[in-house]
Amino acid sequence: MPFVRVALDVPLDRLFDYAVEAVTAADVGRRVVVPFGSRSLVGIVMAVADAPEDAGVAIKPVDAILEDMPALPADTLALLRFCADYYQHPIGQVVHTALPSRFRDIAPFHVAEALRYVATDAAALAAAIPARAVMQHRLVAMLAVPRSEAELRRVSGTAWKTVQAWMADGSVAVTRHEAAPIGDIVGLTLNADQTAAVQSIGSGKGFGAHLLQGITGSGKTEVYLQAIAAVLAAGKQALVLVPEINLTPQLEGRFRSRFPMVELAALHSSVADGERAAAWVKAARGEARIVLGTRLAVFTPMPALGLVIVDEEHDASYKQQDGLRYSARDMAVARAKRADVPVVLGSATPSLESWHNAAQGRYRHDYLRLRATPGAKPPAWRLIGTRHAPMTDGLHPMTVGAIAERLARCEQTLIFLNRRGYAPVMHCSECGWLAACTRCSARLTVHLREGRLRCHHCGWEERLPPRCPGCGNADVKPVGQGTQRLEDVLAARFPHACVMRIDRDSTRRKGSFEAALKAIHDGRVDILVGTQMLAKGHDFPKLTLVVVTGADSGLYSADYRAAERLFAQLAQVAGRAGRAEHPGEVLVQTDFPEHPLYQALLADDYDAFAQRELDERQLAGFPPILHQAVLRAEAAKLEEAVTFLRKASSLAPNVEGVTVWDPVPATMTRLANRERAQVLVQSHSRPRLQSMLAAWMLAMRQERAGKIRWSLDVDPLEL
DNA sequence: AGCACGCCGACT
DNA sequence: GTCGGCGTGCTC
Repeated sequence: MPFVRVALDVPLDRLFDYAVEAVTAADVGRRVVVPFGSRSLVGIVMAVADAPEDAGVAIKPVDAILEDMPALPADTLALLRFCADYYQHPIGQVVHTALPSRFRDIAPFHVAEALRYVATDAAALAAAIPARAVMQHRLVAMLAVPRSEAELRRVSGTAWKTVQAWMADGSVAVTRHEAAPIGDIVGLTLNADQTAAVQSIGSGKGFGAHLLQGITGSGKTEVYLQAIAAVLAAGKQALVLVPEINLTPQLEGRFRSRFPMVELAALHSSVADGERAAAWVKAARGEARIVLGTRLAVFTPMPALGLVIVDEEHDASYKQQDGLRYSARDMAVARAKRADVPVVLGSATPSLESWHNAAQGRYRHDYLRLRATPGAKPPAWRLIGTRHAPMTDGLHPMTVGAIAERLARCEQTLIFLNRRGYAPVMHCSECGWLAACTRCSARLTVHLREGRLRCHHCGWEERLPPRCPGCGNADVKPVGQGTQRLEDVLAARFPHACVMRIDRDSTRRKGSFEAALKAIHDGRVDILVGTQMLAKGHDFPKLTLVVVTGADSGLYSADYRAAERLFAQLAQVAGRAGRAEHPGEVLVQTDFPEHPLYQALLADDYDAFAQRELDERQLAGFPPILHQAVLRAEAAKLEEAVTFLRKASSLAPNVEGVTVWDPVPATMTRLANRERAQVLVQSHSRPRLQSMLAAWMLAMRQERAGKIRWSLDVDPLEL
């Protein structure tokens, strides 16, 4: 009797063998229902075998092999295996995270196959129709190539009935899905940089990684669209990854209108479960020719994959921060390599990892230095030194003046402050008391309007104390500035202006963000105060001034990636200022106007900044010069976590060239009443690090952790 | 991760 | 006498 090796959603890094009556290689990648202990689980067949792996265990039979969805193809299974090995995560859990959640449900799932209709002899059919039957002639013209039912129905109300009649007499035949011709694609005219980029991507025979570096307005999307058009014309599929922001529907719209004849599968968070599963199935069957989605879409089976695109590749949302801590960007590159197709990583401010890869010649560096719209000017940056300046309520007189100018011209201003709430600290000047969260190692943020103190890390809330809980002094004051306070300050300063605040607090209600965007578009808002929510994507035609304040904390942060993130954020928010007809201006209020980061922004020179950062990381020994992994542990008391990590470290194999550091408390030691510590492992050699981690995790899984929760993070974004 | 099995405290 | 607390161990 044959056996199947099944991946199950359990935290055990192995497969489970089951007996089955009859099985073929075609069942690999299929869903199966199997008994597991006392329960019944859905698993994925990873392999078929003649004998069980372990002769010593009693093998149970499979309950059912489900044939409701396309089996996961071999290349997808191989990618998942690679992912499991790379991130040291149990294979069963990797397989199950990669599937649309709908497939974890035992209930069968069915997606009708896309049927196409085509005339057996279009000329003969046309000849048989009276000349005055205009609709019928139009229908026959369409039927020269295979068409979907939906397309045909669009011709007229009776079109479908006509087609059915023709099918009955054999004039029209039904076929299974076939790659339909993509039709005439009219793209925009490309400038020299864009043309070079499209050619560079297209000329790549087989795998090639391209770092497409171009500022906002340089026309990256148009490069994507034309590279995709070439891939579609060759009958292949394109995979497009986007960050997890609510901008995806806009981009989706642009793709759909450019390729109206092509089926596009959208796989992002605003797509419901069932729809998501259906999109997945269509991609796996090759019916959907473009897959556009967030992180998880990188695992979508695509039999005719021809191109992979990762938009805004530097975006942190590509790295999953719990469970399987994978980087979709890195998996995209790995996938493209395995499929032997080009991959494009696009960004105005590439991650230092990708930039370094390009500098080393592993990626091809394609620059878009020209503006896609002729005549459009980049925003003008101005640094405003605040150190000895006569500031009022956190605003420099020049800033106030610049805002007043915009108000006089009926233009909009955006004030960017990446700190929500009224003030970040509540302080007693008498005894020095600070409002702290009892569950986290963090200060409580003042939310004055609601009269509450809130922890932005764990969600804890309490009433704003009328007097100091330490000494009873009534003079407790909010210190520092958040978006709420800035909103108040501006409203007082410009009483006739409409000031609107946009952050997670002001847009909590469903649809309120969209409503706010509309108000801005309609010109009903003069001054916008907002966090990074406003930094991405949205175009506001009347916005000509961006003011940045409170950004200095990113300059001298303990987190070595803070500067990289700050640069990206500021470059992004600056992109909101100005359109073709109104050149934009960006004012940065800073104590350190001479800082190289600001100077690089001013000079529009990301490469200078990246090179400098890279040199620093070389000196300090940080990624991407070397590679890291972090073992994190959390327990009720810090000491328990540290003790556990000490024991874990003792299990770590001694591998030449791999350093295991001592356990240290995490940056946020206490979070939601749990105390956390970590062990950093690093090496200049990725293979050595990999083999060390594999041996280490094998040893770790023999031990039992007790009440300690632990996880391994390979290529961590934050320490 | 579930879930069962197992061995000690306050209840109808 | 038993309901149930969660420690320990197993899952093809």
